[in-house]
Amino acid sequence: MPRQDLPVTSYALLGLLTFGDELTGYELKQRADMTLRFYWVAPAMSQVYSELRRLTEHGLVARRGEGRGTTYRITEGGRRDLAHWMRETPVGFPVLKHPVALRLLLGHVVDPDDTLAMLLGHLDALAEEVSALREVRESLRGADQNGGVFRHPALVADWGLEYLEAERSIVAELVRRVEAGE
Amino acid sequence: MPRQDLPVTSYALLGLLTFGDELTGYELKQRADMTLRFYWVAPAMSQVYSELRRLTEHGLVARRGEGRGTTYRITEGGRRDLAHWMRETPVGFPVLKHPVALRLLLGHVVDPDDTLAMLLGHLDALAEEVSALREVRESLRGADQNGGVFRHPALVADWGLEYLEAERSIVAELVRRVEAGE
DNA sequence: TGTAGCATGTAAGCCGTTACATGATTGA
DNA sequence: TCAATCATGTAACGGCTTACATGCTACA
Repeated sequence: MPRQDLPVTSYALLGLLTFGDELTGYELKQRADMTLRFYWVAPAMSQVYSELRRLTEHGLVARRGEGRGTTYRITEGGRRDLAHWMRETPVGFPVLKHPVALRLLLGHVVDPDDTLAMLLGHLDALAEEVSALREVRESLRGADQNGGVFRHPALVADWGLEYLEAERSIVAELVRRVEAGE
Repeated sequence: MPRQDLPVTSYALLGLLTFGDELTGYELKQRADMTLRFYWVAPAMSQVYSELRRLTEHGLVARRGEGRGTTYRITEGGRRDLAHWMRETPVGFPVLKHPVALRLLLGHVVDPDDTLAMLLGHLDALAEEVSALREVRESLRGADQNGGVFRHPALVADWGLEYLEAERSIVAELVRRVEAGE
């Protein structure tokens, strides 16, 4: 039985504590920036701390120490609730907030050149994102074997890389179509 | 000079009023559900009304009528501010909230069968999303020529369809990898 | 010695959702 | 006549961000 219904981000952060170590709030934020941010959110520092407080109050997480250097680890109850949440609650469909697509939709409001410049800028941004994710993926090498702790993070990182490549290819094609339509 | 900095969703709704017609709040919500929802958000009914009120107060939208059947149209100032927003404000990178990827990341917490079932469920959900978007795309046929009003919406719909197909293909591959790893 | 990163929070406020309330119109 | 849909809001609240505050540690 789960104690409480928490927002997904709570479970996401809780989940980042299931990889065998215990972290400070600051380190947890770093881990979120390396993983969650690609397909969930990069919560603000202040939110990481407030979520940790809530998770602690609910007994899903235990704190060790006081003040600077305090670390947090997941409890047995936390592990149980997390597994329950993963198995029993509806998954929901992905939500995409895509400002480039939004502005392309409204392309008739500006010059075609503006739209084109925006799409090209997006291609640059995509390239940067790819190299950031590629670094993350590389950092998992060695622990991504079948039994390895980071097998699933590696699967997700591969997913992300393919996803970004698909986006790049689609946007490149859109550039051609917009150029052709001018 | 733009009057005010508004949230993106405001401009998104404002943008839906640039297609040559004037709409009631209810109709605007329907249009958002058919277009915005695939790559931005489907704002709640109540938000559509409150955004329309705000846009009216800022003079970006003009209301015609009172009470039931009140319609809204974009003003000249609204058109100007929207174009300014599109050209001058930073676009920002897409934000993806992907509960399936999140749960795959934490796959080591549950049975492989649970993960597999989740991925298969996602493939079903994707198929439904594709057919919904395909209908939208079809409804644009005829007005999607180069000069047509719905050329850009059609471009975005095509983007969405390719995007969903890429996702389907990636998830299908993940299913194979998860099966193989059991 | 000064700056960048490490580290931990509080407070205010906006965006957006859910729940609630109300009533007209249409069609089975 | 009943239900579904059309239609328009208000109120409460939660999630999350930004801004602000504070101080330590490492290193150039």
